[in-house]
Amino acid sequence: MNPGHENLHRFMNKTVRFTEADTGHLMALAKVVQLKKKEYLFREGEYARYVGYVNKGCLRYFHTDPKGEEHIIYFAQENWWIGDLDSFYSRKPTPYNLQALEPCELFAFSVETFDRLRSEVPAYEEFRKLAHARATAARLETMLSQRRQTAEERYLALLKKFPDIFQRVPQHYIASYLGIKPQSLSRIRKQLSDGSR
Amino acid sequence: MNPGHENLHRFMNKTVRFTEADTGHLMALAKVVQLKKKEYLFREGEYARYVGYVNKGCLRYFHTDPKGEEHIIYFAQENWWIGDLDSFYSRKPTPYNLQALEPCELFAFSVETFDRLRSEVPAYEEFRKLAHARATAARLETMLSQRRQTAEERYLALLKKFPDIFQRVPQHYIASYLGIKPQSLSRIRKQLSDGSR
DNA sequence: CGGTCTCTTGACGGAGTTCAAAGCTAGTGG
DNA sequence: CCACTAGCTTTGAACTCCGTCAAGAGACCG
Repeated sequence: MNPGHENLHRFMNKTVRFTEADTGHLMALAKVVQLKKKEYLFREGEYARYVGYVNKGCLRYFHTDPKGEEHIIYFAQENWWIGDLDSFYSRKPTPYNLQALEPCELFAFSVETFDRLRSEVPAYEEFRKLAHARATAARLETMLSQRRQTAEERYLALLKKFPDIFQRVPQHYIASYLGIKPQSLSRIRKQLSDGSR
Repeated sequence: MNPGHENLHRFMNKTVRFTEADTGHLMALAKVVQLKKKEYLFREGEYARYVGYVNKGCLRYFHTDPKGEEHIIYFAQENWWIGDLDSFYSRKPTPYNLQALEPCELFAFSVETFDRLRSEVPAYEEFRKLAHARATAARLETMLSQRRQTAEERYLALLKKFPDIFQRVPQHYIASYLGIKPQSLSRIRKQLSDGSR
């Protein structure tokens, strides 16, 4: 297997029993997509025609509100599954944007290939079920952390969980992800560095 | 069909093509659960053994944070599906509580019956896929509304979307759902009634 | 090298919290 | 059926966190 396939295989195997043949099937149906920096897999108003696995690179998933403010929901890195399932399955326009922050390589799947996978690779259906449940749980967890933690606590938690994000992503995007303004993040960082000195 | 079955049938048919026989299958596997006011379907730390459809009554789904504060994530009413899928499928303890606010009647399903449904009622698998996608989208929507709207805007939106909730649920629970303290909700209400007079 | 995008810093303001107390309501048991 | 209590709601005052407006410094790219 080439390195990309191997990553995917290892990743799938963490959740369900997945044979190399299963991974072969999956990759046979995948469309390999290269995104340049700042390119979009989809933008709000479009149909999210693909769901994808991130083999290389880093992206942001975000929404633009009526006042024109961007809200970053998550950063996707290697070994993440990305997309808007609601738009994908229901074939309705997505309100979200998925943009590359670096050159990216994705393995993309259309609804049609997804449905073929269901019959051809039963383990995949099982994976999907578990992955969806986990995704919903993760989204809930994020929502709750916004309620009960201060911005500083959320910043420190992010620093702990994804330390590499800070090397890959400009600071004002981090602020947007944390749900605060860039100025506030700057102040929080200053206060933390003052305090530790 | 009895009235409960008919509600369920109508509800399923809104999302996917669902025959009366399908509904029959579903109900044959359901366990009818009655909850008294203040009783729990599950509490944090337990395994969420059931997923359920609310036939009658009203419940709250909430989390208790390390500081002992309760955060209500949603109120479930008639025709809602409820449960913690992550705990349910992955058989790990749930961090959430599901409590009846009134006497309730649920149609409950265990993981085992769920897996039987998959082979016996293909339309159900399709429903589940779509329902999960919508649930995730709804959770995201809630999270974003917390970021970009003030508490007053969220209050007014709730009033518009679920006017009956205010008759069924004490005000401090509404506050918890909105992500604010009861005092703040009281003040918001006062200001709105002063302004409109 | 110039322009745009990003980060920092300061002063002020507003939304919501905290602490505290008092009034109200509904459920319970005698 | 009334009295009592526990829980719910309201109100006030002080405070905190973060947003807004504004300006300047630094970094990156063509």
